[in-house]
Parts: sequence; C-alpha cells; structure tokens
Amino acid sequence: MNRQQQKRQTRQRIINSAFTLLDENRSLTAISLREVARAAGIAPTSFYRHFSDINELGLTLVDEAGLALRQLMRQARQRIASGGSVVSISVDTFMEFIVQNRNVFRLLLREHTGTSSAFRAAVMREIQHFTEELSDYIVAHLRLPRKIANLQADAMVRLVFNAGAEALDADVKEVEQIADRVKIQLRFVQLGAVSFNSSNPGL
Amino acid sequence: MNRQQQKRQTRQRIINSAFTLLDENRSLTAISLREVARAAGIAPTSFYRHFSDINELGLTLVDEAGLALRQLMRQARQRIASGGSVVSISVDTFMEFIVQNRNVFRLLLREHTGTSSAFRAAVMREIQHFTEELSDYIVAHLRLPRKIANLQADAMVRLVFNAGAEALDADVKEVEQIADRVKIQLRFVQLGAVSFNSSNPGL
DNA sequence: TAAATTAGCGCACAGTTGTACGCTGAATTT
DNA sequence: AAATTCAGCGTACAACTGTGCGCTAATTTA
Repeated sequence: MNRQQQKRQTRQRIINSAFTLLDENRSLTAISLREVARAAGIAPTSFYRHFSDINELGLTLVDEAGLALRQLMRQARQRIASGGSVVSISVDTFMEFIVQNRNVFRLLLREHTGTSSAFRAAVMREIQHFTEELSDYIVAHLRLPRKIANLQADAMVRLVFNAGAEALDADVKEVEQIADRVKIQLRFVQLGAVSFNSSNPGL
Repeated sequence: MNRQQQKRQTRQRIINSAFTLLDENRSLTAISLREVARAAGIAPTSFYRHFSDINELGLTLVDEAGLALRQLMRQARQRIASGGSVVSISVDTFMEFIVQNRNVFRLLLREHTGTSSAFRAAVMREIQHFTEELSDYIVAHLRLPRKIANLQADAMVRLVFNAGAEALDADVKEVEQIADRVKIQLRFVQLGAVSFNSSNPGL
C-alpha cells in the first residue's frame, strides 16, 4: 500500500482516537500522549511521526471541530433557504448537531474557557465566523445598521452556544426545552435590537 | 497557640495557595495535591488532615467563590439603592469584581464547562442564585410576568458571565469596551422582553 | 538490483503523581 | 503529672508521564 496514504490513515486514527477520549470527563489538556497512542494502537514514540507535540494535535482537533461547525452553518443555510422560521430552524439544526457530535462540541466549549490561551484563541476564531455570518444576515434581511447588527449577532451566538453547553448534559426531552427557551430569548434580542434602533437612531 | 485555630489557619493557607495556583493556565482538575501542599508549605501527606481528597478541596473552592459572588451581589444592590442606572451599575460592579478577583472568577468560569460534573453542578447552583435574584427584581420593578422574567434574567446572566469571561484576558481599556457592549445587549434583552410580553400576553 | 528513506517499535530514564504507613512532639484532657 | 489526641513529617512504592536513542522492515527512489 501507498506509504503516504498509510501515514495519513494513522494520523486520522490518532485524531479520531483523541476525539473519543474527549468524553464528559476529559479535556484536551487532560489527555496524555501515551493515552492517545494507546487508543490509536501505536507506540507512544510513534506519535512524534505525526505531531511534534500534543499541543499540535490539540490545535488540529480545534481546526477539525471548526470545520464541522462550518458544515453545520452550511446545512442551516440550506434549510433556511427552503422556508420556515429562521431562528427556529437555526436553533434546531444547532441542537441536532450538538447531539450528534457531542465530543466535537464539547471540545469547543471546554477550550473556549480552557487553560490554554492558544486553544482559547483558536476556538474564538471559529465562533467569530458564526457571529460574522449572522451579522451579515441581519444587515441584509432585517436592515439594521452594522453596529447594531454586530451587537445583536454577538448576543445571539453567545446565547446559542450557552444553550448548547447545557444541552450537552441533557436528554432528548430536556434538549427540546432548552431549544424552546433559547428561541424565545433570541426573539427578545431581536425585538430589542429593532426597538433600540428606533429610539437611538444612528448609534 | 490554640490547636483548632492553628489547624483552621493551615486549612485557609491551603485554600489560598490553591487559588493562587488557579492562574490563567491551570484548572482545578489540573492542580495536584503535591503542588498545593508545596505552595501551602506543608508535607503532601499532611494535606489529608484537612481534606480527604483533592476534589473536596475543589468543592470548597467553588463554595468560597460562590460566597464572593454573593458579596458582589450585595454590593451591587447597595449601589443600586443609592440611585443610577441599574444595568450600568450592575455591570460595572461585576466587572470591577472580576478584575479584582480574577482567579476566583476564573475558577467559576472554567468549572462551569469543566470536566467534573460535580464541579459543574456546584458552579451552576451559584449562578442560579444570580438568576433568581435578578428575576425577582424584574418581576418587582418591571412588572413582567414570572415566566418572561425568568427567561429575561437567564439571558442577561448568561450574557454578563460571557462578558466576564472575555474580560479575564483583557486589559483595562478593553474591559471598558466589553462592559459598554454588554450593557447595550442587556438593553436589547430588556426591551425585547417587554415588547414580547405586549404582543404575547399571558405566554 | 542496490541504496535511501521512514513509519513504527522497544528500551530506557528521570520526573511526577497519589497515598499507605508509622513516627514525633506539642497541645489538650484527665 | 500522666495519658490521650492529633497536625505535620519522612520514607516508600507503584503507577504514570514525556521523550531521547537506535533498530527494523517495508516502501520508495535511483
């Protein structure tokens, strides 16, 4: 078999194994090189053939998580295009994603407030994409000034991610309740932004 | 010297040392018993005279952090009583607290999404106090129905804590900007809740 | 076919961890 | 004054960590 292929395969096995280890009681900084190697079925020292560091693996995982997140956005956009309440569809899509990619989202959440500033920064970049895209949408469809739209989008993304955090530990029924709650809260923000804009024009 | 006193003193030294270790790159689960003992100036094994476990120390720290948080609330209430914008005063008080108790707040934030479900639960309880108190305030002063007030308070607390998280890594100037931003976002939520209540009476 | 590259391995080492055990000396109680 | 309690210590051990080093065997290149 091809050598590069083989190597890429092993590398992917390392990444997947790492995600598997990121369950409800482990963070990126809490998994050890040896553990990952064990899970991937390679010798500890072979790890270095793929990553110079366990931190490099960490950043790779954050990247992969970001990728998944962008796929989520794309999916939400498609669903929105085919009609329905934007907020409702977005939240539902988001929650669906979380339930199906628990560990991926867990990674983002944990490292968002985690102990490594490099990881924190990497996660914030990924979330920023979300906020920017939402902001564009608000400007285009709700016709609010950029400044207000940015604040609105920022608040909304924060609320949704917070809800997602809660959903991680919740069962199906609870996830539904959380989704309903955040939908109303997002409605608050939206109505409030419009109202604020009316009474503070140009600010 | 009194023996109980002496012991309480050592115990407090352990707690303080632990807080010191919780800087920007360490979480509760990442500090070791030996490290804490070293910082507190006792032998590793002496630790067990005070806590049965490092987890027990962790829960104690969360409790202490919660205590500090409630003091913060009291302080905010006092300042509000002497006049001024409620939101503005609350946010400023909160930010002031964070800057002055970085590690205490860091602890709460980290463990809120951390790897120990026991810690997560403990932190959520503390935050819940905040939300409930704010909810009461909203019902009393803004005359919104309980249901709406709960949702509003929940959203507001989440936004404020999120802003606090950002403030942890920020300098004085940036903290001010963050505070300004969240104040407007809180205004959104408040206006939106009122507006929502008008158009959905009784829901 | 011969030479070079390299993914993966085993061994080794020093450093860290939690914690069991028994001792000591001082404070407290009797 | 004698007996008891107990905070703190030192030693010890097994388990784990990251990583340096040199080997092997298979693929790739020349």
